[in-house]
Order: sequence, then structure tokens, then C-alpha cells
Amino acid sequence: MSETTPALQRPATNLPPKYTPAEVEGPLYQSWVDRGYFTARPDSGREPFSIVIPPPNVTGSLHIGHALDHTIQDIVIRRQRMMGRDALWLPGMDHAGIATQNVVERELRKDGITRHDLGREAFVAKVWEWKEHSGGQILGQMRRLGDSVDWSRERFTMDAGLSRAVQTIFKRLYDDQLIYRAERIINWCPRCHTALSDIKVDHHDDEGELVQLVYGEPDGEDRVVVATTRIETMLGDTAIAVHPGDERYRHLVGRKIELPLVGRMIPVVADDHVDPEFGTGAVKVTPAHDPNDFEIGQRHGTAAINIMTPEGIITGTGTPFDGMDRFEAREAVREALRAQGRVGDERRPYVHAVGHCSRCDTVVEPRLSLQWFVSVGPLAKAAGDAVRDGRVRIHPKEMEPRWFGWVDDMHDWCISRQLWWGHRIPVWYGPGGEVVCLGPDESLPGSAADGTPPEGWSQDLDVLDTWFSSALWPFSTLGWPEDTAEVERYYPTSVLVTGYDILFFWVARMMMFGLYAMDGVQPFDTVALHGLVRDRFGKKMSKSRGNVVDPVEWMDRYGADALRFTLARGANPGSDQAISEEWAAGSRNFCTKLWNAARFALLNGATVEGDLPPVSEQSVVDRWILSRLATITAQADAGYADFQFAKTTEALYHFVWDEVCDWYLELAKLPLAAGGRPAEVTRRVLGEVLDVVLRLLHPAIPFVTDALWTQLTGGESVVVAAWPTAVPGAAEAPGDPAAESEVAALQRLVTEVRRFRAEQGLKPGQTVAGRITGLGRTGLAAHEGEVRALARLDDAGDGFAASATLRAGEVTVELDLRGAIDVEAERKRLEKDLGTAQKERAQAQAKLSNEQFLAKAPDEVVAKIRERLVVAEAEVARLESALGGLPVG
RNA sequence: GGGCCUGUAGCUCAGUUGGUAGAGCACCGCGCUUACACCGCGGACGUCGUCGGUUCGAGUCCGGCCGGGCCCACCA
Repeated sequence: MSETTPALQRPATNLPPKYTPAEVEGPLYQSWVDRGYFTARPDSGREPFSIVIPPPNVTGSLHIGHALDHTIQDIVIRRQRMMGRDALWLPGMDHAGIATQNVVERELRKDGITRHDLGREAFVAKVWEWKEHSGGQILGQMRRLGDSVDWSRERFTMDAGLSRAVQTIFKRLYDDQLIYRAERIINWCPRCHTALSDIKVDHHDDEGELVQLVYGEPDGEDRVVVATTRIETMLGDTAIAVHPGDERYRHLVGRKIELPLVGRMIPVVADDHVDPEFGTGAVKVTPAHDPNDFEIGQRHGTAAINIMTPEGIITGTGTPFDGMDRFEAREAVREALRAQGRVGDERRPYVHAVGHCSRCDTVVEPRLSLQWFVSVGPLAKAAGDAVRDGRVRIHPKEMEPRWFGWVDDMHDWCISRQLWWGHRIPVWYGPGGEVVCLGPDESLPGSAADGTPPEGWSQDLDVLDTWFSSALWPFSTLGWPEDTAEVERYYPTSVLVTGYDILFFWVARMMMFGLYAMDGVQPFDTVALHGLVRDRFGKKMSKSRGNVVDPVEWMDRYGADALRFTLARGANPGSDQAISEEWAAGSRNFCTKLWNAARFALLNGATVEGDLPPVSEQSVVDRWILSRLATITAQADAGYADFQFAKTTEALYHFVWDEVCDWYLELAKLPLAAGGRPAEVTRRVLGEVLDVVLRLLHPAIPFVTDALWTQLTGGESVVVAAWPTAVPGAAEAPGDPAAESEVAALQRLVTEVRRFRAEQGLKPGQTVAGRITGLGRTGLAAHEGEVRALARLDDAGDGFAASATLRAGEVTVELDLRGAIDVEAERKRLEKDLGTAQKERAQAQAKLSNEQFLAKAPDEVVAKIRERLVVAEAEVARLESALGGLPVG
């Protein structure tokens, strides 16, 4: 209790009449941090619960998808904290190799310099500088959102500690021969000058040309026609392949044919890969520029000739095409071959899938390259098994097939990147061809004290794929490879919350490395997947569409709570959500409603002091709301636990708005006005309801709930309040059905009277004289006062003359409308209702006269239909009588 | 090419083991009823894509078709 917590000091009357999110949210976050609420306590003796944040890229700022991701994690972790767990939500950021390097290079370009002008060391220093700036922005946004992360444990994938983890695991994998270096066809971006993972390649249909190309003598018997979309690669052909069983080419297998334009003699080989049905049944083989061809080349021992520079310029072919860009060469080669009559004049457009760099959209070039790989076989198998045998749960379960589809058929992972920003591959090459992989504390024999390598040694130039370090995140952030208390305590983490879009390349890799590094212990027990945030039409957000929502803008306009509540309300497990500004406004409105309800309670002396009054002293209305509160508490608890955020927040929304505000508060006004013991009981129940509701809502909307809760209870903060699991003093679940049905009957009657009034043109606030009879037969004998208050009926004094009569079930309400009754309106209303009732009666009768139904349907269902018939018949009778009683108009 | 998901009120979406269709927003009346016009009261709105099957009964299960979307993929 210090100056940092002004909210605590305010008397109840100080709650401003108007809810202003900025005023509520502004000071709260820092006070939470100052009080250390978010700091995990390994020595607390409490049961641990841990989440590591999916580290946002240091590039740019948080987008709405991050806001969703963080909201979900914050809901989970805040609830656990309230449940008394030692809750750790570990924050941090990812260095995002290529993305970050691109951003910084773009900055440099504005000043007309390239990274090569600076040199590697200076450039990397520049990136660090930039990271400090950009990273700060993200942290500010997280604070704004209310993320209850443990700032004392913030990490960055390029931190010294995490870099040690990277080097340690690299060395271990290397020693276990799970990392190897090999020439492979990789996706190469000629513009970014880097290898791209399969995931960074977008395939979409482009129009090209499937050229038919004649090899061998155009008229000779060694004539072979092949088809290709990349004719320029023929300069690097080293074979022609046909299917072994293809009679058309049997005579050619084993022979050599001259490669046009180049003059090289290349063999015809037989390979199963070739589909004799496709095209001409013959394939040109360019091992250095096509993955299939590479494999064919490997099988037949043919050379791989690289004909392109990293920039995509033809080189080393000894032809006039050297020096041409690949697309330029495509045309030139085609023309040259056409001149020789090997290619037809006619162009046949051909639409096919072409890979593009996901970052710059350049057409990727399959290219032979010396790269580092992780041999994923055993690692992926373990990752699959962990889910198969139930050690790791994927939520929702429908995502499991995708998981298995991926881990059960994973290619080896190319981990080297031709970048400067990232973890440098810890491998050194010696003058005599030596290759040495170094662990964190190792150095080359003969190194100088300052680490300068011996003469002739140099380190591999490449850095590791960003995902390599992210894959270690669940334990590297806890201090691994050191033997820390945090690793011991918080690993495996309890739940991983992330979007299904990175299930494969992040989650799968964490699973592989986690199981590998931590002796088979999984990195998390549960993977909770959420979807993508889309625009109001369900379209993907993109800068080009101009439909991107900036979470900060919405927080400015509606508050962080409203943004969070909006995202939570749309968060159905694993599925995308469409959001619009109306939703945010609706969420803000809900916070306002909550605020106003709390104001009402405070102005009326609601309290949480002392025990809840015994059931014997509670009114039916109290019992009803407490029963409902107990139900909603159980629902919310279970719903949050099962990651059903949409369902749960929706249920709380309706409980607060439709039940507490619309009915309970209105009904409570009577005993509060009456004073005495009934008022005392109501004040206590009212306090209880709000207290519990605020605690249940706190994980989703932390700011406004804390502001209100401290006012209501005088407690320190709802952040550290106990999580409600049951409502003490309320009847046990399934609640108090008697009270619930009694109040339901009351609500039905009041609604009926209100509707009648509205049909008759009475203004909602206008009080009229009325006489109510028959309440006892509906079990509402004790509720006449409430009916009168909510339906605005005055007691009928002397001289009362009924001019309109409403029969609602057993109850009759006669109103003195002083001749204002609209007979036609009432007739229309009654006839409509009669139609509905008759239809219901007919449906029930039809079912009950169906012998098959009677014979086969369960008894309870039959009983339900019988009951329905009775009700419908009574309703028909009532409406017919009411219609008959209308004045002839 | 293979696989997955999806089609419910004008819009965006819920609908638990098959048993009389729901929400928010938008819409139509009326209203400053002493917490709240970021509100209240009342109202209207769907042959659950389509055809067929299973069943006493299907939005809910099965099959075909049509319409969207996604993932994976080396088809030259």
C-alpha cells in the first residue's frame, strides 16, 4: 500500500461517473510491476506454471495477431497466478535473421551504403543498434496490452546465454552426426543472396512456356524430344533420362547424345522417376539446378554443372550466353535452338507453379550449394511419438493430423544461411582441410589468448537459420545449458500458445530439439493453437489490401481491455477470427456496463465484508443470482482451462449484462430501497456477485476489473486475488433450481406485461394502474411488488376501471388504460401467438400419434413432448379466450 | 497431384454424445424509468449450400454434387 496505488486509497464515492479507459489503464500497469506481481518465485514453494512467449521478431511492431497471441497467454497465466501457482510468463524477442538484416540494409541504402561497405563486424554492430531501438517499441506495446510477463527474465535469441545454448546444441548434434554438410539443391533467392527454407518459398501459378526441345540429330534415330519450362538450364544438362520400361527409348539407353549449343556428349539413362505418360516420356537432367535431376544425377553418377552465379547470371558454360541474366538467357537459348530447328516457332503458354521468395517475390532458383543440414529422422520421429503417446497434447485435437503429416515426412533441415545477422556456424576450417566444430568454451589449439585463430584457420561464413535458436527457446531462456533452478523448475513449460501457422516450423522444431537436448522430456505439455486475425469480411490482413488493423489505434480509441476482450470473444480454438471495429466498440461498451454496474453497487453500499447471509435470509432473487453465479463460475473455470475463450467470455458477457444488470440490479432496487435487514442482505449478495464476476473477468480484461475490484473490496489488487472456483454460501451445483425457475417465471411474466404495454402504445417509463390476479397459481404470490416495479404498474386504487386485460398463463393483469387500448394491435398480437401455439400443438400431436416414435424414442423425450403438448394446449385455450374477450372492433 | 477444413439470420460467427435453431453488430418501434443513451423496454429476421441415404426423429451421422478457403507436393 504505497503512493503507487492511488486507486486503493479512493473512497467508494470517488469512482468517476464515466468510464475512461485511458485513465483507468494508464497508472495500473506500472503499479503491478512495482509490486512484483509478475515475477516468478522459484523459491515460493508454490506449484510452478510456465509459459514462454513466442518471441516476436525485433523488426517492426506488434500487429493484431500478436495482440491475440498475447491476450490468450495473459488470460491463461493470470488465471494460474490467481489459482496460487508460481506463474512464469517469460518474455523475449527473436533476432529474426533475414527479416532484420533486410530492414537494416534498407536503412543503409537510404544513405547509399551497403553492408559490404561497412564490413561484417560494423554491420552487425549496426543491427544491434537498430535492435535496441525497435525492440523497445515492442516492449512498450506489451505493457500497453497489459501482458503480465516477468520482465526480470526477458530474453533475446542473440543474448550471450542463448548463444551458448545454440553453440552447445550444435556441437552435440554435430558430434552425434545429426548435423552434416553437403551439396544439395536448395532454394536460392538471387536477390536476397541466401538459401531459403521451403517455408519461405511461396508457390503460385505463373504463366511460362513448356518448350519442346529436340536433342540428338533432328532426323537421326537418336532423336529425343524433351519438354522444359526452364530451357536455359539445358546448358547445364549432363544426361537425358527415360523410364526403364519405355520401349520407345530402349535403344538409346546407355548411348551418348550431343548436347546442342554446348557440344558436350551426355548419356541417356533409365530412371524410375521418369513418368512415361507425361510429355514425351524423356527428361533432360540438370543436376545442379533441379532437385529431381540432382537425385537422378546422384543415382547415375553424372556430374553436376553449375551454370549460374549467385545473382542468377549464366556463367562458365563456354557459350555466348555467359553473362546473361537467367531470364534473358531463357529467351536467347530458345531463339538459338529455334534457329537450329530444335524448337518450334509457336509458343505454347503453360501455367505452372513457380516458387517465389516470400520476402521479395523474386523467382527462386534451385541451385546446387554447400549447406549445413540437420538430419531430422530420429528427431522428427521422437516429436511424432510424443504426441502419439499423449505426453504432449495438441489443442484443438483437429490439428493433430497436420502435425503427423509434417513430422512423419520431414525433409532434412537446411540450417545454414548466407547472412551476417545471426548465430555464426561454430565450425572452423584449417589449412590442411581440417574441419573442427567448437563448443562454447573451446578454442582451436594454438589460438591466441584473445581468440585469434592460428594461421590459416577460418570460421564458416554462414549463420544459422533463425528457427535454430527459436527451437531452443523453451529451455535456453531458462538458462540451459547451465544447470539452473529455472530449468529444473519451469521445464517442461506448461503450455505453448501460438498460431497454427507456425505449428510446423517452430513448434515441431522446438519439440525435436527439446526432446533431444532434455533427455526426452518434451518442451511443453500442451500446445494451444489459435487462428489468424482477419478483417471484418474474413479476408487476410495485408498492407497491400490496406485492411491492416493497428492494435495501438484500437487501444487508443477503446482501451486495452476492449481490444483484449474483442480478441478473446473471437478466439475459438484453432480457427481464424474476423474482427471489426464494431466489435471493439461493443467490448468497450461492455466495460462501461461493468463500470456502471459497479458504480451502482458502490453507491448502494455493496460489500464483501463478512460471511454471505445464510440461505434462510436470502430472498428468492438472491438465491437465484447466486445459483446462476455458481453455474457461471464453474463454466468459466472449465472454459478457460479448455482454452475456450470465445465461449467463456461470451458466457460472462451475457451473465453480466443480461442477468446481473438487466434483472438482478433492477430487482435489488426494491430491498435496497426498503432498508433494514433485506437491504443488508442484498448489499452483501450484490457485493459477492460483483466480486466473483470481476475476478472471473480479470484474466481477460485486467485493467477495468482491477480498478473496480479494489474499489469494491478494498483489497490490494485483483491480480493476486483468489481464483473463484465455487461460490461459498450458495447452494451446491447444480444450483438452486427452485429459485431459478421461480425467477424465470417472474421474468416471463414481466416481459409479457411489458410487451403488452408496448403493443398498447404505452411509454416504457409511464406508470399505469393495474390489478394483478392469479399470481399464486404460478408460484409468484410473493412477487407482486417486483412485477409492479419492473412492469411499472401502480396499485389500482379506488375507482379502478379495467380497460385492457392480459392473460399470461394463470395470471391476469388488468390495466387501466383509460380507453387507450388498441384493439387491433392486441388482436394481431394474440392471433400471431395463437398461430405459433397451434403449430406447436400440431407438432406435438403428430409426434405423439406416431407409434414408431412412442415405441422407439427414449421415455424422457416422450415425456418432454407430452409436456410440450399440455403447455401448447393451455396456451391455445388461453389465447382463444383472450381473443374472444376482445371488444368487437 | 495428394490431404485437410468449410458453406447456419443482412454481416461475422456459436451450435456439446441426433430430440421444437442462437449471439454480437446492423435493422424496426417507443423512451432522458433516480448505475449506464458506450443506455433501457419491446419487435422483426433463417425451407441450417444442394440432392439422396440411415433414423420414430438430422444443422448434427453417411454418400454424390456445387461454392469458398487452407496445407503439402519434384511432375519435367
